[in-house]
Amino acid sequence: MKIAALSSATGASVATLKYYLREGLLHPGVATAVNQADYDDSHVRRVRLVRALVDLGHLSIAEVASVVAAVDDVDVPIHDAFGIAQDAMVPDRPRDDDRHASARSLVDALVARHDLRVRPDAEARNMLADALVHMAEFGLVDLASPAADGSAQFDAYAELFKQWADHEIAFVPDGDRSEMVEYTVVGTLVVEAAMSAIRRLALEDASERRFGDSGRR
Amino acid sequence: MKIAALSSATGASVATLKYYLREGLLHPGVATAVNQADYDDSHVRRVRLVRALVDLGHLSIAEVASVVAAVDDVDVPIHDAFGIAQDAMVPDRPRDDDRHASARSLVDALVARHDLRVRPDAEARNMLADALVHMAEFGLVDLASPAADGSAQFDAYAELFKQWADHEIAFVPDGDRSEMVEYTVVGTLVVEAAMSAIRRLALEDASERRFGDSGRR
DNA sequence: ATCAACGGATAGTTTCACTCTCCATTCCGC
DNA sequence: GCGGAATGGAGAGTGAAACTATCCGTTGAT
Repeated sequence: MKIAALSSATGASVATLKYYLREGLLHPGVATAVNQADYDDSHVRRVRLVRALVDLGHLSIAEVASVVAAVDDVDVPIHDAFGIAQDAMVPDRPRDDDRHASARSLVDALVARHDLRVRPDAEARNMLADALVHMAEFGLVDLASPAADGSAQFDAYAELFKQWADHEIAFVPDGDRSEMVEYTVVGTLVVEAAMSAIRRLALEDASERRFGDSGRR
Repeated sequence: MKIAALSSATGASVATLKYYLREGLLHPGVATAVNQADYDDSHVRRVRLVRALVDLGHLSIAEVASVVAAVDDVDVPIHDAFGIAQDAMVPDRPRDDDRHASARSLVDALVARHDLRVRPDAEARNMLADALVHMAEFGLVDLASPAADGSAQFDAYAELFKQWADHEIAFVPDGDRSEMVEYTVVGTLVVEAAMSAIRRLALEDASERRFGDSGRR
Protein backbone atom coordinates (compact mmCIF):
# COMPACT_ATOMS: atom_id res chain seq x y z
CA MET A 1 0.00 0.00 0.00
CA LYS A 2 1.44 3.36 -1.01
CA ILE A 3 0.83 6.62 0.74
CA ALA A 4 -1.97 7.64 -1.61
CA ALA A 5 -3.79 4.42 -0.83
CA LEU A 6 -3.30 4.95 2.89
CA SER A 7 -4.68 8.42 2.42
CA SER A 8 -7.87 7.27 0.77
CA ALA A 9 -8.25 4.39 3.22
CA THR A 10 -8.20 6.75 6.18
CA GLY A 11 -9.51 10.01 4.82
CA ALA A 12 -6.39 11.90 5.89
CA SER A 13 -4.60 13.90 3.20
CA VAL A 14 -1.15 12.87 2.05
CA ALA A 15 0.24 16.06 3.54
CA THR A 16 -1.28 15.21 6.89
CA LEU A 17 0.13 11.69 6.77
CA LYS A 18 3.57 13.09 6.09
CA TYR A 19 3.09 15.38 9.04
CA TYR A 20 2.12 12.45 11.26
CA LEU A 21 5.20 10.57 10.07
CA ARG A 22 7.40 13.53 10.92
CA GLU A 23 5.86 13.87 14.37
CA GLY A 24 6.26 10.17 15.07
CA LEU A 25 2.53 9.52 15.32
CA LEU A 26 2.77 7.10 12.45
CA HIS A 27 5.54 4.52 12.20
CA PRO A 28 7.43 4.54 8.88
CA GLY A 29 6.47 2.09 6.19
CA VAL A 30 8.82 -0.52 4.82
CA ALA A 31 11.13 1.25 2.40
CA THR A 32 11.23 -0.35 -1.02
CA ALA A 33 13.36 2.37 -2.54
CA VAL A 34 14.86 5.70 -1.57
CA ASN A 35 11.59 7.42 -2.20
CA GLN A 36 9.14 4.58 -1.88
CA ALA A 37 7.64 2.85 1.13
CA ASP A 38 5.01 0.26 1.73
CA TYR A 39 2.23 0.74 4.29
CA ASP A 40 -0.08 -1.89 5.69
CA ASP A 41 -3.00 -2.49 8.00
CA SER A 42 -1.06 -1.42 11.05
CA HIS A 43 -0.75 2.03 9.51
CA VAL A 44 -4.43 2.21 8.78
CA ARG A 45 -5.22 1.26 12.37
CA ARG A 46 -2.71 3.75 13.64
CA VAL A 47 -4.21 6.65 11.72
CA ARG A 48 -7.63 5.67 13.03
CA LEU A 49 -6.25 5.57 16.54
CA VAL A 50 -4.81 9.04 16.11
CA ARG A 51 -8.10 10.39 14.76
CA ALA A 52 -10.07 8.79 17.60
CA LEU A 53 -7.71 10.28 20.17
CA VAL A 54 -7.87 13.72 18.57
CA ASP A 55 -11.57 13.83 17.71
CA LEU A 56 -13.09 12.07 20.67
CA GLY A 57 -10.44 12.53 23.31
CA HIS A 58 -9.54 16.13 22.44
CA LEU A 59 -5.88 15.21 22.75
CA SER A 60 -3.23 17.42 21.21
CA ILE A 61 -0.82 15.99 18.68
CA ALA A 62 1.94 16.03 21.30
CA GLU A 63 -0.25 14.08 23.72
CA VAL A 64 -1.14 11.58 21.03
CA ALA A 65 2.58 11.18 20.38
CA SER A 66 3.20 10.12 23.95
CA VAL A 67 0.28 7.69 23.87
CA VAL A 68 1.68 6.23 20.69
CA ALA A 69 5.15 5.97 22.16
CA ALA A 70 3.75 3.86 24.98
CA VAL A 71 1.83 1.70 22.54
CA ASP A 72 4.91 1.13 20.42
CA ASP A 73 7.47 0.46 23.13
CA VAL A 74 7.54 -3.34 23.12
CA ASP A 75 9.60 -3.47 26.30
CA VAL A 76 6.72 -2.05 28.29
CA PRO A 77 4.28 -4.70 29.53
CA ILE A 78 0.75 -4.33 28.31
CA HIS A 79 -0.71 -3.13 31.59
CA ASP A 80 2.03 -0.54 32.07
CA ALA A 81 1.56 0.72 28.54
CA PHE A 82 -2.11 1.16 29.24
CA GLY A 83 -1.25 3.14 32.34
CA ILE A 84 1.13 5.42 30.46
CA ALA A 85 -1.44 5.89 27.73
CA GLN A 86 -4.12 6.66 30.30
CA ASP A 87 -1.94 9.31 31.90
CA ALA A 88 -1.31 10.88 28.52
CA MET A 89 -5.04 10.99 27.92
CA VAL A 90 -5.54 13.36 30.84
CA PRO A 91 -4.91 16.92 29.69
CA ASP A 92 -2.11 18.42 31.75
CA ARG A 93 -3.27 21.53 33.46
CA PRO A 94 -1.49 23.70 36.00
CA ARG A 95 -2.64 22.41 39.38
CA ASP A 96 -1.46 24.60 42.16
CA ASP A 97 -4.07 25.48 44.68
CA ASP A 98 -5.13 23.73 47.84
CA ARG A 99 -8.68 23.12 46.69
CA HIS A 100 -7.19 20.60 44.34
CA ALA A 101 -5.30 19.03 47.22
CA SER A 102 -8.40 18.56 49.34
CA ALA A 103 -10.35 17.22 46.38
CA ARG A 104 -7.48 14.88 45.73
CA SER A 105 -7.65 13.43 49.22
CA LEU A 106 -11.35 12.69 48.67
CA VAL A 107 -10.40 10.87 45.50
CA ASP A 108 -7.76 8.84 47.24
CA ALA A 109 -10.27 7.88 49.90
CA LEU A 110 -12.72 6.74 47.23
CA VAL A 111 -10.06 4.64 45.57
CA ALA A 112 -9.17 3.01 48.86
CA ARG A 113 -12.80 2.48 49.82
CA HIS A 114 -13.45 0.53 46.67
CA ASP A 115 -10.17 -1.30 46.73
CA LEU A 116 -9.21 -0.08 43.28
CA ARG A 117 -5.72 -1.09 42.28
CA VAL A 118 -4.62 2.16 40.75
CA ARG A 119 -1.15 3.68 40.76
CA PRO A 120 -0.80 6.38 43.40
CA ASP A 121 0.29 8.79 40.72
CA ALA A 122 -2.30 7.85 38.12
CA GLU A 123 -3.45 10.99 36.35
CA ALA A 124 -7.05 9.83 36.45
CA ARG A 125 -6.98 10.71 40.16
CA ASN A 126 -6.17 14.31 39.30
CA MET A 127 -8.76 14.30 36.57
CA LEU A 128 -11.44 13.38 39.08
CA ALA A 129 -10.10 15.90 41.58
CA ASP A 130 -10.31 18.64 38.94
CA ALA A 131 -13.91 17.76 38.26
CA LEU A 132 -14.65 17.92 41.98
CA VAL A 133 -13.06 21.35 42.25
CA HIS A 134 -15.30 22.68 39.49
CA MET A 135 -18.32 21.00 41.06
CA ALA A 136 -17.51 22.59 44.39
CA GLU A 137 -17.42 26.02 42.78
CA PHE A 138 -21.03 25.53 41.76
CA GLY A 139 -22.07 24.02 45.05
CA LEU A 140 -22.57 20.60 43.52
CA VAL A 141 -20.39 19.02 46.16
CA ASP A 142 -18.93 20.16 49.44
CA LEU A 143 -15.25 19.36 49.60
CA ALA A 144 -15.22 19.80 53.36
CA SER A 145 -18.03 17.42 54.28
CA PRO A 146 -18.65 15.35 51.18
CA ALA A 147 -20.87 12.81 52.90
CA ALA A 148 -23.51 15.47 53.44
CA ASP A 149 -24.20 16.09 49.77
CA GLY A 150 -24.78 14.36 46.48
CA SER A 151 -21.28 13.00 46.17
CA ALA A 152 -22.41 9.70 47.64
CA GLN A 153 -23.50 9.15 44.06
CA PHE A 154 -19.84 8.63 43.27
CA ASP A 155 -19.72 5.49 45.33
CA ALA A 156 -22.56 4.13 43.26
CA TYR A 157 -20.71 5.08 40.07
CA ALA A 158 -17.55 3.46 41.34
CA GLU A 159 -19.21 0.14 42.14
CA LEU A 160 -21.02 0.07 38.85
CA PHE A 161 -18.04 0.98 36.71
CA LYS A 162 -15.93 -1.54 38.53
CA GLN A 163 -18.18 -4.30 37.29
CA TRP A 164 -18.48 -2.91 33.79
CA ALA A 165 -14.76 -2.35 33.52
CA ASP A 166 -14.15 -6.02 34.25
CA HIS A 167 -16.44 -6.89 31.39
CA GLU A 168 -14.80 -4.42 29.06
CA ILE A 169 -11.30 -5.56 29.82
CA ALA A 170 -12.36 -9.18 29.49
CA PHE A 171 -13.82 -8.26 26.10
CA VAL A 172 -10.40 -7.25 24.75
CA PRO A 173 -9.56 -10.04 22.32
CA ASP A 174 -6.22 -11.79 22.44
CA GLY A 175 -4.07 -10.49 19.67
CA ASP A 176 -0.70 -8.94 19.22
CA ARG A 177 0.47 -6.59 21.89
CA SER A 178 0.02 -3.31 20.09
CA GLU A 179 -3.40 -4.33 18.91
CA MET A 180 -4.49 -5.01 22.47
CA VAL A 181 -3.11 -1.74 23.79
CA GLU A 182 -4.79 0.18 20.98
CA TYR A 183 -8.00 -1.60 21.81
CA THR A 184 -7.95 -0.62 25.46
CA VAL A 185 -6.88 2.94 24.68
CA VAL A 186 -9.51 3.56 22.07
CA GLY A 187 -12.07 1.77 24.20
CA THR A 188 -11.39 4.14 27.06
CA LEU A 189 -12.20 7.22 25.05
CA VAL A 190 -14.79 6.01 22.66
CA VAL A 191 -17.02 4.40 25.24
CA GLU A 192 -16.63 7.53 27.35
CA ALA A 193 -17.93 9.61 24.47
CA ALA A 194 -20.80 7.22 23.86
CA MET A 195 -21.77 7.20 27.53
CA SER A 196 -21.65 10.97 27.71
CA ALA A 197 -23.87 11.24 24.66
CA ILE A 198 -26.40 8.79 26.05
CA ARG A 199 -26.39 10.65 29.33
CA ARG A 200 -27.05 13.92 27.51
CA LEU A 201 -30.00 12.36 25.72
CA ALA A 202 -31.35 11.24 29.08
CA LEU A 203 -30.76 14.70 30.56
CA GLU A 204 -32.65 16.38 27.77
CA ASP A 205 -35.48 13.93 28.32
CA ALA A 206 -35.51 14.64 32.05
CA SER A 207 -35.33 18.38 31.44
CA GLU A 208 -38.29 18.17 29.11
CA ARG A 209 -40.24 16.29 31.77
CA ARG A 210 -39.49 18.90 34.41
CA PHE A 211 -39.29 22.12 32.42
CA GLY A 212 -40.75 21.33 29.03
CA ASP A 213 -44.04 22.36 27.49
CA SER A 214 -45.91 19.44 28.95
CA GLY A 215 -44.80 20.43 32.43
CA ARG A 216 -44.40 24.16 32.01
CA ARG A 217 -44.17 25.94 35.29
CA MET B 1 -16.64 44.85 42.98
CA LYS B 2 -14.07 46.26 40.59
CA ILE B 3 -12.35 44.34 37.86
CA ALA B 4 -9.26 43.68 39.97
CA ALA B 5 -11.45 42.10 42.63
CA LEU B 6 -13.22 40.00 40.03
CA SER B 7 -9.85 38.93 38.78
CA SER B 8 -8.63 37.72 42.13
CA ALA B 9 -11.98 36.11 42.92
CA THR B 10 -11.82 33.99 39.79
CA GLY B 11 -8.13 33.57 39.10
CA ALA B 12 -8.44 35.03 35.62
CA SER B 13 -6.15 37.94 34.76
CA VAL B 14 -7.58 41.39 34.19
CA ALA B 15 -6.49 41.16 30.56
CA THR B 16 -8.38 37.90 30.17
CA LEU B 17 -11.51 39.37 31.73
CA LYS B 18 -11.37 42.29 29.33
CA TYR B 19 -11.05 39.77 26.53
CA TYR B 20 -14.10 37.87 27.78
CA LEU B 21 -16.04 41.14 27.96
CA ARG B 22 -15.07 41.94 24.39
CA GLU B 23 -16.13 38.51 23.17
CA GLY B 24 -19.43 38.70 24.99
CA LEU B 25 -18.68 35.79 27.33
CA LEU B 26 -19.04 38.11 30.27
CA HIS B 27 -21.88 40.60 30.58
CA PRO B 28 -20.77 44.17 31.30
CA GLY B 29 -20.80 45.45 34.85
CA VAL B 30 -22.93 48.35 35.98
CA ALA B 31 -21.17 51.51 34.83
CA THR B 32 -20.59 53.96 37.64
CA ALA B 33 -18.53 56.31 35.50
CA VAL B 34 -17.11 56.45 32.01
CA ASN B 35 -14.19 54.30 33.07
CA GLN B 36 -15.60 52.53 36.07
CA ALA B 37 -17.95 49.58 36.42
CA ASP B 38 -19.25 47.44 39.19
CA TYR B 39 -19.23 43.63 39.02
CA ASP B 40 -21.10 41.23 41.25
CA ASP B 41 -21.72 37.57 42.01
CA SER B 42 -23.27 36.94 38.64
CA HIS B 43 -19.96 37.86 37.05
CA VAL B 44 -18.05 35.56 39.32
CA ARG B 45 -20.41 32.70 38.47
CA ARG B 46 -20.15 33.51 34.79
CA VAL B 47 -16.38 33.36 34.75
CA ARG B 48 -16.53 30.04 36.55
CA LEU B 49 -19.02 28.78 34.01
CA VAL B 50 -16.71 29.80 31.19
CA ARG B 51 -13.74 28.11 32.82
CA ALA B 52 -15.73 24.92 33.44
CA LEU B 53 -16.88 24.85 29.82
CA VAL B 54 -13.39 25.45 28.50
CA ASP B 55 -11.44 23.24 30.90
CA LEU B 56 -13.80 20.32 31.33
CA GLY B 57 -15.88 20.53 28.20
CA HIS B 58 -13.07 21.44 25.81
CA LEU B 59 -15.31 24.07 24.25
CA SER B 60 -13.81 26.86 22.19
CA ILE B 61 -14.41 30.46 23.16
CA ALA B 62 -16.82 30.81 20.25
CA GLU B 63 -18.78 27.78 21.41
CA VAL B 64 -18.87 29.11 24.94
CA ALA B 65 -20.21 32.36 23.54
CA SER B 66 -23.18 30.59 22.00
CA VAL B 67 -23.87 28.69 25.21
CA VAL B 68 -23.76 31.96 27.08
CA ALA B 69 -26.06 33.63 24.60
CA ALA B 70 -28.66 30.93 25.25
CA VAL B 71 -28.23 31.30 28.99
CA ASP B 72 -28.67 35.05 28.80
CA ASP B 73 -31.61 35.26 26.43
CA VAL B 74 -34.47 35.67 28.86
CA ASP B 75 -37.08 35.15 26.16
CA VAL B 76 -36.02 31.55 25.77
CA PRO B 77 -37.76 29.17 28.17
CA ILE B 78 -35.48 27.27 30.48
CA HIS B 79 -35.80 23.91 28.76
CA ASP B 80 -35.15 25.41 25.33
CA ALA B 81 -32.12 27.23 26.63
CA PHE B 82 -30.78 23.98 27.97
CA GLY B 83 -31.30 22.40 24.55
CA ILE B 84 -29.46 25.20 22.78
CA ALA B 85 -26.66 25.02 25.30
CA GLN B 86 -26.47 21.26 24.90
CA ASP B 87 -26.18 21.58 21.13
CA ALA B 88 -23.41 24.11 21.55
CA MET B 89 -21.59 21.71 23.82
CA VAL B 90 -21.21 19.19 21.00
CA PRO B 91 -18.14 20.07 18.93
CA ASP B 92 -19.21 20.67 15.34
CA ARG B 93 -17.38 18.39 13.05
CA PRO B 94 -17.80 17.85 9.32
CA ARG B 95 -20.15 14.90 8.99
CA ASP B 96 -20.49 13.75 5.46
CA ASP B 97 -20.21 10.05 4.98
CA ASP B 98 -22.83 7.35 5.05
CA ARG B 99 -21.31 5.50 7.98
CA HIS B 100 -22.49 8.41 10.04
CA ALA B 101 -25.94 8.07 8.55
CA SER B 102 -26.27 4.40 9.44
CA ALA B 103 -24.92 5.02 12.92
CA ARG B 104 -27.42 7.81 13.22
CA SER B 105 -30.33 5.53 12.45
CA LEU B 106 -29.19 3.20 15.23
CA VAL B 107 -29.18 6.16 17.57
CA ASP B 108 -32.66 7.20 16.55
CA ALA B 109 -33.86 3.66 17.15
CA LEU B 110 -32.34 3.70 20.62
CA VAL B 111 -34.02 6.98 21.43
CA ALA B 112 -37.36 5.64 20.27
CA ARG B 113 -36.92 2.33 22.10
CA HIS B 114 -36.42 4.11 25.39
CA ASP B 115 -39.07 6.69 24.76
CA LEU B 116 -36.65 9.57 25.25
CA ARG B 117 -38.18 12.94 24.53
CA VAL B 118 -35.34 14.44 22.63
CA ARG B 119 -35.52 16.89 19.75
CA PRO B 120 -35.06 15.17 16.39
CA ASP B 121 -32.20 17.52 15.62
CA ALA B 122 -30.52 17.36 19.02
CA GLU B 123 -26.77 17.35 18.52
CA ALA B 124 -26.32 14.70 21.18
CA ARG B 125 -27.69 12.24 18.61
CA ASN B 126 -24.85 13.07 16.27
CA MET B 127 -22.39 12.92 19.11
CA LEU B 128 -23.42 9.35 19.85
CA ALA B 129 -23.39 8.47 16.16
CA ASP B 130 -19.83 9.80 15.86
CA ALA B 131 -18.75 7.65 18.75
CA LEU B 132 -20.37 4.63 17.12
CA VAL B 133 -18.55 5.30 13.85
CA HIS B 134 -15.22 5.33 15.65
CA MET B 135 -16.16 2.19 17.55
CA ALA B 136 -17.10 0.47 14.33
CA GLU B 137 -13.69 1.26 12.87
CA PHE B 138 -12.14 -0.71 15.69
CA GLY B 139 -14.65 -3.52 15.53
CA LEU B 140 -16.18 -2.57 18.85
CA VAL B 141 -19.64 -2.52 17.32
CA ASP B 142 -21.12 -3.68 14.07
CA LEU B 143 -23.21 -0.97 12.49
CA ALA B 144 -24.92 -3.48 10.22
CA SER B 145 -26.13 -5.96 12.84
CA PRO B 146 -25.76 -4.18 16.15
CA ALA B 147 -27.78 -6.71 18.11
CA ALA B 148 -25.07 -9.29 17.54
CA ASP B 149 -22.36 -7.44 19.41
CA GLY B 150 -21.65 -5.57 22.59
CA SER B 151 -23.84 -2.63 21.74
CA ALA B 152 -26.68 -4.14 23.74
CA GLN B 153 -24.72 -2.54 26.57
CA PHE B 154 -26.07 0.75 25.34
CA ASP B 155 -29.60 -0.18 26.24
CA ALA B 156 -28.41 -0.83 29.76
CA TYR B 157 -26.68 2.55 29.81
CA ALA B 158 -29.78 4.24 28.49
CA GLU B 159 -32.08 2.80 31.13
CA LEU B 160 -29.65 3.61 33.91
CA PHE B 161 -28.95 7.15 32.82
CA LYS B 162 -32.61 7.80 32.36
CA GLN B 163 -33.16 7.18 36.04
CA TRP B 164 -30.12 9.12 37.13
CA ALA B 165 -30.95 12.02 34.88
CA ASP B 166 -34.32 12.37 36.57
CA HIS B 167 -32.56 12.61 39.89
CA GLU B 168 -30.07 15.11 38.62
CA ILE B 169 -32.64 17.37 37.05
CA ALA B 170 -34.77 17.15 40.18
CA PHE B 171 -31.69 18.17 42.14
CA VAL B 172 -31.51 21.53 40.33
CA PRO B 173 -32.61 24.01 42.99
CA ASP B 174 -35.24 26.61 42.26
CA GLY B 175 -33.58 29.91 41.69
CA ASP B 176 -33.47 32.58 39.08
CA ARG B 177 -33.60 31.47 35.50
CA SER B 178 -29.98 32.00 34.53
CA GLU B 179 -28.80 30.32 37.68
CA MET B 180 -30.85 27.23 36.83
CA VAL B 181 -29.61 27.09 33.26
CA GLU B 182 -26.03 27.49 34.39
CA TYR B 183 -26.60 24.72 36.87
CA THR B 184 -27.84 22.25 34.28
CA VAL B 185 -25.16 23.21 31.79
CA VAL B 186 -22.28 22.91 34.17
CA GLY B 187 -23.80 19.75 35.62
CA THR B 188 -23.83 18.15 32.21
CA LEU B 189 -20.13 18.59 31.67
CA VAL B 190 -18.77 18.32 35.13
CA VAL B 191 -20.52 15.10 36.03
CA GLU B 192 -19.45 13.72 32.65
CA ALA B 193 -15.85 14.45 33.50
CA ALA B 194 -16.21 12.92 36.94
CA MET B 195 -17.85 9.79 35.57
CA SER B 196 -15.16 9.41 32.93
CA ALA B 197 -12.46 9.72 35.55
CA ILE B 198 -14.09 7.14 37.81
CA ARG B 199 -14.48 4.82 34.86
CA ARG B 200 -10.80 5.20 34.04
CA LEU B 201 -9.88 4.31 37.59
CA ALA B 202 -12.04 1.22 37.30
CA LEU B 203 -10.47 0.34 33.94
CA GLU B 204 -6.98 0.60 35.34
CA ASP B 205 -8.05 -1.64 38.18
CA ALA B 206 -9.53 -4.18 35.78
CA SER B 207 -6.46 -4.01 33.56
CA GLU B 208 -4.25 -4.67 36.53
CA ARG B 209 -6.35 -7.68 37.43
CA ARG B 210 -6.12 -9.11 33.93
CA PHE B 211 -2.72 -7.97 32.73
CA GLY B 212 -0.90 -6.78 35.83
CA ASP B 213 1.95 -8.35 37.74
CA SER B 214 -0.32 -10.39 39.94
CA GLY B 215 -1.93 -11.94 36.90
CA ARG B 216 0.92 -11.73 34.42
CA ARG B 217 0.34 -13.95 31.45
C1' DA C 1 -2.03 66.55 43.93
C1' DT C 2 -0.54 62.49 42.44
C1' DC C 3 -0.51 58.01 40.98
C1' DA C 4 -2.34 53.52 40.42
C1' DA C 5 -6.50 51.47 38.51
C1' DC C 6 -10.07 51.73 35.13
C1' DG C 7 -12.70 51.05 30.38
C1' DG C 8 -11.97 50.78 25.76
C1' DA C 9 -9.57 49.84 21.63
C1' DT C 10 -5.87 48.09 18.72
C1' DA C 11 -1.95 45.51 17.88
C1' DG C 12 1.10 41.82 19.01
C1' DT C 13 2.31 37.04 20.61
C1' DT C 14 2.35 32.13 20.96
C1' DT C 15 0.87 27.72 19.96
C1' DC C 16 -1.15 24.46 17.21
C1' DA C 17 -2.29 21.56 13.35
C1' DC C 18 -1.72 21.48 9.40
C1' DT C 19 -0.53 22.81 4.38
C1' DC C 20 2.52 24.26 0.69
C1' DT C 21 6.49 24.24 -1.96
C1' DC C 22 10.83 22.27 -3.41
C1' DC C 23 13.73 18.73 -4.74
C1' DA C 24 15.75 14.63 -6.55
C1' DT C 25 14.08 10.10 -7.33
C1' DT C 26 11.06 6.41 -8.97
C1' DC C 27 6.95 4.39 -10.81
C1' DC C 28 3.43 3.57 -14.25
C1' DG C 29 0.98 3.69 -18.70
C1' DC C 30 1.37 4.04 -23.25
C1' DG D 1 11.84 3.83 -23.00
C1' DC D 2 9.83 8.16 -22.14
C1' DG D 3 7.04 11.67 -19.93
C1' DG D 4 4.08 12.96 -16.44
C1' DA D 5 2.50 11.77 -11.91
C1' DA D 6 3.65 10.13 -7.30
C1' DT D 7 6.98 9.59 -3.61
C1' DG D 8 9.97 10.67 0.61
C1' DG D 9 12.08 14.17 2.94
C1' DA D 10 12.67 18.75 4.69
C1' DG D 11 11.63 23.65 5.36
C1' DA D 12 8.83 27.45 5.28
C1' DG D 13 4.29 29.29 5.42
C1' DT D 14 -0.67 29.70 6.99
C1' DG D 15 -4.81 30.63 9.57
C1' DA D 16 -7.26 30.16 13.58
C1' DA D 17 -7.49 30.43 18.40
C1' DA D 18 -6.70 32.34 22.98
C1' DC D 19 -4.87 35.21 25.06
C1' DT D 20 -1.41 39.36 26.25
C1' DA D 21 0.54 43.95 25.88
C1' DT D 22 0.40 48.67 25.00
C1' DC D 23 -1.74 53.01 24.72
C1' DC D 24 -5.06 56.49 26.00
C1' DG D 25 -7.72 59.63 28.41
C1' DT D 26 -10.44 59.41 32.87
C1' DT D 27 -11.22 58.63 37.59
C1' DG D 28 -10.88 57.40 42.46
C1' DA D 29 -8.36 56.88 46.64
C1' DT D 30 -4.73 59.00 49.97
